[in-house]
Amino acid sequence: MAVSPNSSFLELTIAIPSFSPSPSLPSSSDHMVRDLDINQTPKMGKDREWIMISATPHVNDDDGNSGGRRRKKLRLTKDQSHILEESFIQNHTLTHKQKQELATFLKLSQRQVEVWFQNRRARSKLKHTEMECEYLKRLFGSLKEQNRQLQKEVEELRALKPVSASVLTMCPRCERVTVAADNGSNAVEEGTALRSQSRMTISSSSTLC
DNA sequence: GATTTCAGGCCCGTTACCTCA
DNA sequence: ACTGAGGTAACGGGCCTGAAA
Repeated sequence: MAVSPNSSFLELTIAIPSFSPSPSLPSSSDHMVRDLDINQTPKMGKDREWIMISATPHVNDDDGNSGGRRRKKLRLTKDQSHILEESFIQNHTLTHKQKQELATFLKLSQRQVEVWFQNRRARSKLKHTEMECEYLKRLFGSLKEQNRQLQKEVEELRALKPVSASVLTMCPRCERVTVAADNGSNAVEEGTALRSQSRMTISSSSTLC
């Protein structure tokens, strides 16, 4: 797909079955871009080959609806979508020149190419946000489970020695959970399993053992 | 140099159209 | 045949930025 030798962007070569642009671009792609009568029912093959209804969007003027807003929806062909997608992979934004060349090559208006890229960026961002959301959900789940385990462990420790949780501290040096005993000496409890899962400080007032 | 104006581009939310189950 | 959901092209408005006055 060497559209213009001067453009690094359009030096991109794409091998697409049934798509072979000649150096004199536009005429070679007549098979994929067709202007149809808007009143005809668009034919959609099983492979979802999209058909361009109108390359130049305009207010409908022959259906008695010129006063109202009735868009003519452009349907991109598979090849057009593919090329736009490849361009997007190369660069998420286009320079004016790239946009112009791409528009000419695809027989679309620059505005249409621009809109496609805007929508594509939006879809990309949405997908990213969804992925991030999924990740945070999983993280929340695992933290909840971790919290449950820690609660359980605290309960076990309490059962082992009936002391208030407020006197449990973790030594920052050896990372062992300690119980500040009433007589002043620190008794070290078994907190190894707990610490292996989390470096959580049970009490905010950590002391060295 | 600072301010204002304007054009162009992008993002965002929304609408309208289209297909499919 | 009808309908609702989902995908996406297109629109309009707001914001930002750089250039010109």
